[in-house]
Amino acid sequence: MQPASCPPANSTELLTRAQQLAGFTLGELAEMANISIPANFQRHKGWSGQLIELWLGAQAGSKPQQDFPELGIELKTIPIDDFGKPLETTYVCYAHLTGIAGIQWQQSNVFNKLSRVLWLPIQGSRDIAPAQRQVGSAFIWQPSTRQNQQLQQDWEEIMDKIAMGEIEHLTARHGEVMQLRPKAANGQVLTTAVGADGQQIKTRPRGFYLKKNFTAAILKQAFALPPQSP
DNA sequence: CCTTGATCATTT
DNA sequence: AAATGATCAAGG
Repeated sequence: MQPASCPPANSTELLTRAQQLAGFTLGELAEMANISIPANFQRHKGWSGQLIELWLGAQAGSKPQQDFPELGIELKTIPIDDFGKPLETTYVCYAHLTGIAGIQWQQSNVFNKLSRVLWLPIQGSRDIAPAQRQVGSAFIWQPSTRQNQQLQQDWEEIMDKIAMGEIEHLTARHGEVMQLRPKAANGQVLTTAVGADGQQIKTRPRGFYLKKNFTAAILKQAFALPPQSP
């Protein structure tokens, strides 16, 4: 068993590849891929995601698009506890803070990224060493009508405040299922945004994140037992 | 600096 | 304990 050498041809192949990783530990997958394993993630926060990208044949990179553009599918690993509940929020994409007037939800990066997602749960409790963390069962998700509405509502509220020059009043407390939070290498990084009087200001870069309540519902739905036949 | 991969660490 | 705000690494 070894990492994929090319991108999957279709979504079925992608899902099959992902599901074949179930039950392996990150340490086993790293060893088979000839990659060194960090003792912790303090300085390797994106390690799991990049390891899985390698295994699934994602054309690695930091391009602002889906991981599998031909399939229209985004890959997200998600750390879960012993009860299958998410341990962290889920990063969606970078948030542009200027030139956003007139952008519609259906044309947004968030909508595009979340239109189809391959979720891969991975044990994430800090008392389990990275090498020992087990990969769970992957599944492909598309937002339901209601989930799309929840996302759209949060997105529109947040984007409206950004456009109105209220970025400095926007906190992670805004949004029911999705929030805006800092996203940068450190607090010294600054980008341009719109100020209260429409002038240009400098502020910390931000990104969109899915809150745990939202991803917990996705996981619950995916792993709910189907109705039993009598 | 922008954007990806996220988790860490401090505050509530 | 949970949530918010801050941070680490790498490619472009």
